[in-house]
Amino acid sequence: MLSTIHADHVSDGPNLDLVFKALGDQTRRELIARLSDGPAMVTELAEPFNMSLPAVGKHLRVLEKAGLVKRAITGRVHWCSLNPLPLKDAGGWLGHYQKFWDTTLDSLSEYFENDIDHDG
Amino acid sequence: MLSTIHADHVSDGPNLDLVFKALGDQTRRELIARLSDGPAMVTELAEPFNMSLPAVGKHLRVLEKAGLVKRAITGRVHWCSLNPLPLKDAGGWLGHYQKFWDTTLDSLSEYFENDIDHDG
DNA sequence: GTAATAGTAAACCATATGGTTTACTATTAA
DNA sequence: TTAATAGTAAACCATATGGTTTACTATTAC
Repeated sequence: MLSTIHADHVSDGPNLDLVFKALGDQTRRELIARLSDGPAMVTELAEPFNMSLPAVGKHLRVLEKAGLVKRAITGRVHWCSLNPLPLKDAGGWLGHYQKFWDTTLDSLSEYFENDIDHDG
Repeated sequence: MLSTIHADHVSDGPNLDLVFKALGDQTRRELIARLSDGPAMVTELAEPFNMSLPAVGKHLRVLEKAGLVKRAITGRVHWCSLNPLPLKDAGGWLGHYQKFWDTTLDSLSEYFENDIDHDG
C-alpha cells in the first residue's frame, strides 16, 4: 500500500504560475497579510513600506492579475480586498505533496481517510 | 470570537521568495511531480519536455537553489531527488490563510482544535 | 584509443521584474 | 476656485528569467 503513495494527475495550469509568482515576493506576501485583516486603500497599504507609491501600486496589480486582490473604486479611493480563492488553488497543489513532508501516523491516516482519488 | 480570525505573525522570509518563485513555473512544477515518483537523472527528467537539455538544467538549478531538489553525482550521471521540506514551509505560509477560503464548520472546528496560537 | 553519452558553461537574446522619478487625472476639501 | 489628496501612467534603469546554440569536460562503452 505504501508504494501507492505518490502524486499523479496533480491539477495545474497557467493560473498557478501567476499565483505562485505573485506569492514569490515578500512585499506582496505582506500585502496579503495586511489585507487578511480587512480591505484597505492603496495609500494605507503602501504606508508600512519603504517604497514609492507607484511601486506598491505595481505589486497590487500583480496580485490583482493573479486574482488575489479585488479592487473597488469609490471616488478617488481604491479599496483593495483579499480574494483567498487562488490561495486555495495553490494550497491544493501543495496538498498533493503533503504526504512527502509529513509522514506521521496522523497525517497518513488523514490521507487515507479523506483523499478518495489516491491513484486516479 | 470570529473577529479574532485573522493572520498575524505569519512566518516569512527570503527563502519563501525562492520557493514560491520556483513553484511559479509549470515546467518546474512538472519536474517536482516527476521527482515525487522517485529520483531521476537529468536526461530522464528532460525527456518529456519540448525544450533543450540546458534549459531543463537551468530549471533544476532554480529548484536546487530553493532547496527543493538535491543532486547526487555518480560518474557522469546526476541523480536528482525531491526534498519536500521547502514545500512544507510554503504550505505552512498558505495554511495561515486556509480559514479565509475554507470556512465550513469542519475547517473552523479544526482551526480552533488544532491551531494553538490564534492571535499571538 | 576512439566514439558515444551525460551534463555543464558561456554567450546571446527577448521579455519580465522591481524599482525610481516625473507628469498627469480625478476627486475632495478649504 | 484653488489647493490638497489618491492614485495611475509613462519613461527609464538595472537585473532576472527563460529560452536558444555552440563549445566544452568528464565519464563510460566499444
